[in-house]
Amino acid sequence: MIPLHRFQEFISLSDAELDALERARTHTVEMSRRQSLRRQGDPVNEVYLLASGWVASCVDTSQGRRQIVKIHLPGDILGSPSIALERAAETLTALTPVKVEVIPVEAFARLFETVPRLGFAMFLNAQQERVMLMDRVTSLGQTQAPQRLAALLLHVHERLKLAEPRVGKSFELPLTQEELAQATGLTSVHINRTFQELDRRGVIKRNGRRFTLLDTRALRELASLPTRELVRDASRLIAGDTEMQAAAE
Amino acid sequence: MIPLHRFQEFISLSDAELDALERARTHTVEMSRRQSLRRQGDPVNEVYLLASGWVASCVDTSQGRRQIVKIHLPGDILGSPSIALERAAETLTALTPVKVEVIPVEAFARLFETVPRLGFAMFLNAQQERVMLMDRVTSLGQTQAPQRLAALLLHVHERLKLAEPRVGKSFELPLTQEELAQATGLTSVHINRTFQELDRRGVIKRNGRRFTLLDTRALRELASLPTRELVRDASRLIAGDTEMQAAAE
DNA sequence: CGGAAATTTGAAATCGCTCAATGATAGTGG
DNA sequence: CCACTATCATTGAGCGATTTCAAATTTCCG
Repeated sequence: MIPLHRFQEFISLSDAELDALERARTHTVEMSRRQSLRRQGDPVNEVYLLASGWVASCVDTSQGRRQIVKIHLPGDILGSPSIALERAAETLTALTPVKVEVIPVEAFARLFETVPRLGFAMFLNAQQERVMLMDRVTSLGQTQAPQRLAALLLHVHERLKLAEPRVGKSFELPLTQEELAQATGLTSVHINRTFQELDRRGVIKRNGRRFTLLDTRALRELASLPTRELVRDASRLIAGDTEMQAAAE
Repeated sequence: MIPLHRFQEFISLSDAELDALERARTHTVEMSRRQSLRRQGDPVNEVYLLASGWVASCVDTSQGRRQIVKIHLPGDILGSPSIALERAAETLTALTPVKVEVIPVEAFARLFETVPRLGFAMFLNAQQERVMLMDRVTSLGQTQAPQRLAALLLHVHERLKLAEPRVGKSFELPLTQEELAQATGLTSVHINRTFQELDRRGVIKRNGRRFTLLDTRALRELASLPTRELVRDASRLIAGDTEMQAAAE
């Protein structure tokens, strides 16, 4: 029921290890679009596991502008960047109706001691998130509107395919143009014009918020970011299955 | 000799735990400015601990543009974002002459099992890096040149003070304006003009590559990013000292 | 069906870029 | 120690991408 695939992208975990994660969760929360799970500046007592729906991590500036730093899909851990902060770094806002599993930070931290391999899996996960952020920084810093939009569409599509391999070239993107603007560092007006340009170039087709990637190759070239290939199996990095007690020492 | 303060920002580690980290390292490498420790696309066999000097993490686009995604100071772990990738995500280039400790990824990964508290410390470290990247994304996406430059100066100054508390309002920034441009997503020409504007406004003073932050408050307000307060002590999150064996179970 | 939210369009203003040239600085070898 | 060279910083002018502001249309939802 709870999507746990994100933890096993690199190393496969035993049922006992996955169980420990499920036991750390205390309850489930449901929210509708636009509601915030937690606001920037709030105390950090929990992290969250996104069970269903989409969530945005947002950073607000003192000028009243908002940056969407990450679009979360089911299976993502939410809120963990703030775990070492006194007050939450990001606001977590639902982009669609969502279901979220709540995990107290203490229980979360304990997993590192009781289930070290899960800890390592979460470490790898965090590093992967860093790479995505690095690519985001590069996209914002070094490329123009069409490139940024291409990169965002490809990125979301890529991640959707990971969770549901049968997703084709077409998918629903439940963000307004205003939200896409907040994610790409552009204005909604310019997002709109850039979509029309991508339409005209024939690389995408739009129908409301449903997008069809007509020419993925061209999009990838346009985005001009390197493609990242995840290690298929990081087991070589860490001792097998559940016998880590033996390996320790 | 090796700066280990970055690992103890949140939880204090025993000598045994810190020792384990030192034992993971195989050798030391020295490089001069402009040399690369590792290129984007290289196989990922090692991570690095920066012993002295400054290093830039760079992401190159297929258009031949380069984004500096992180400016590393002594004590930083270098290259860890790529640990879950087949090929390195970033190029690591020396900004000054540097000394680097080399740690094979296998030895690094093993630390999570043999020294879980150190693993947790590195996890917290990774989350902290994510927050910095999120702020970077926000800076690039939502603010203009003077703000971005202010944010960068404050950020570097802040981190310098962590390592050496006796650093005053003045510090050396060993980056060319071209490199600052690559870090802020601007051009070197515009960096130059923006520095002059900040000079004129009286918030900074420049002398070659030495910068004096004349009005930190104004700079902070200009940067318009939230200030992040680290937890003083994350020990509440994880079992005390070295007796994690007892706590596990 | 009606109203709010979202998308689309137009025109003018602005920020930052490009290109190109000039000055300054630092390192190097004679 | 100086001339030489390369790199870096600075300046000017014109151009282009994106923003801003404002209004018109369309879509969504109750």
